Amino acid sequence: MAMPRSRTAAARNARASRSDSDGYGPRQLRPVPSLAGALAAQLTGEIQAGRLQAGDRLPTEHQMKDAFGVSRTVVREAIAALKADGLVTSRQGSGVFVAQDARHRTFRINPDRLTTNADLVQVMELRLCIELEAAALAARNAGKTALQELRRCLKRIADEIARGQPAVEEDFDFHCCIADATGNPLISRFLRFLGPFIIPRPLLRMRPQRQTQAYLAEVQAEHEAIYKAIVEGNPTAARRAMRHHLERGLALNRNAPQDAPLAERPPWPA
Amino acid sequence: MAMPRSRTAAARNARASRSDSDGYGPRQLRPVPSLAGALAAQLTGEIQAGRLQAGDRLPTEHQMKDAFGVSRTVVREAIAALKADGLVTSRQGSGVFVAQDARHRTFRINPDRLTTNADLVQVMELRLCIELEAAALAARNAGKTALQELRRCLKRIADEIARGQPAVEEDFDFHCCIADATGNPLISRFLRFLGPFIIPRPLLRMRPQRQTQAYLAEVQAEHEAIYKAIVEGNPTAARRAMRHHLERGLALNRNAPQDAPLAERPPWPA
DNA sequence: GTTGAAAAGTTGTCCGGCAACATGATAAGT
DNA sequence: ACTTATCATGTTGCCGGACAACTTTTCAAC
Repeated sequence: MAMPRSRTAAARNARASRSDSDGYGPRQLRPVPSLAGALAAQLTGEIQAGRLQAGDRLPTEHQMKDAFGVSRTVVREAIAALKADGLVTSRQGSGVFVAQDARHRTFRINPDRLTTNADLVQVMELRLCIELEAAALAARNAGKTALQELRRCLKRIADEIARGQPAVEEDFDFHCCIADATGNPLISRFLRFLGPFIIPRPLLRMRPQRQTQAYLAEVQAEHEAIYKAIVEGNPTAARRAMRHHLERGLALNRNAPQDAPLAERPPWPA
Repeated sequence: MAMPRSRTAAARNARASRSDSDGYGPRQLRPVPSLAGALAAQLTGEIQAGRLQAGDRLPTEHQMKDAFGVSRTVVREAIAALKADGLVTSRQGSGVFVAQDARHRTFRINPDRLTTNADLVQVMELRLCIELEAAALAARNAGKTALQELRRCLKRIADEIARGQPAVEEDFDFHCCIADATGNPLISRFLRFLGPFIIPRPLLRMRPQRQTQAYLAEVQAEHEAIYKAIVEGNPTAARRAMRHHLERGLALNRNAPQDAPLAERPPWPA
């Protein structure tokens, strides 16, 4: 392995400390952390830990450049990342300042931390919270076009099942349509945000399995029940139907070993 | 006003188009958009609109530099911002690629877009979704220490009210404690994320008002009811108590003019 | 056709410089 | 003494070039 030939000591050390002998293999999965990324992570940590408080001024770019032994370019890219997160705001000629409520500016779920069954249960519980009331709100607020859209979603699921497909994507679309029918775009956005964490991509490419046909039919019946309650404008019934629909999948995962890796989890539940 | 003396045409135009005559006044509130920020916004738009799809490669830094008439530094800072958002990932020697599910990587609420009463109702509805089930889950899962913590929160609120203070912060602490008692850290994090949008900073500095004393006592009684249901391990009762607690404040805002600015909204509701 | 090295292209980092802006100190004027 | 204008200094925003590290393509040798 070739050593870097001409570089400042700090930069060389920063690289050597992470890339000399970590056999990560393919770079796609574990991208090499860059100097800018490392610095951004460190600054983020300082803020999250509260050592830099709201309104505080960060060290100047020159000070950081010297302190970390990197170029000003790297410092600026790191700060650009923090600005994108809303953690800091910069004022030309004055400095960079920690934003108000910097600790909770964005809500993010780290997919890398989502490894065990217990982690998935947490996401599913959060989803359940949203969808229960979403169904109730939809029953209260859904307009004619929203109901038509729901009807269309149900038909698409039925068609897929008839073709022997698991209809994973169409299922989620139905749930998103309910969120849309609440008239609250925030709820729609949040459910779509949670989606990918509950439906990992491998599941989307799952081949149809004959033994799940009965299961899928049962699921579709639950969908119909939810739809019926929404059409009737009955929030309580909608909530109950949605709970019945989601709680069963949740129970499956709650009963499974909590530290089981996600690969061996039960089939798409809902 | 002095004209810039020597600069590339593109950069000069970019500046002139926004800063020549906009009398924003204090820069703290409306920070001047930077070139990097503008480019980042544009690229984000391309991705959100779906014109750049997952897995697609972005133009090279050199191409963007030429296309937008800015320096490579600006391009790199813009990309650094996108990387921080998880919208793209870069591979040295290869290029920058749009991430999977790039459209919903982070959940963020733009405070600037939160201007009317209708906007606030949306956030409150989202909060209600979470807190209903949080109360139910807390009733199911709360341990001894969590219950003690809840008790402590109630006492702190009572003390503040006795001192004639509105106890806004302590109130929210109580709600966060319930979220903590669910044992689901995701729910805790999300409620804390929503907090600042429901409790704007001016409210925290509100002076005590005598006429709200009776109101505060009533609110505290509702808190006690929620606490009682959780202690008894009764999820249904906890949900009902929480709904009663939150729904009233929500009703106040729903009945208020939907396009009313937030300044004239009803007092802290819950 | 396979292999291996060279070449070209791309991102990561460094450097120096200037413009734009903010802030405090200083000097001028009242 | 107080206000106002000016200047010096420090900071961020932007530019351009350079090289290192890495990836992909090309192409020659086998």
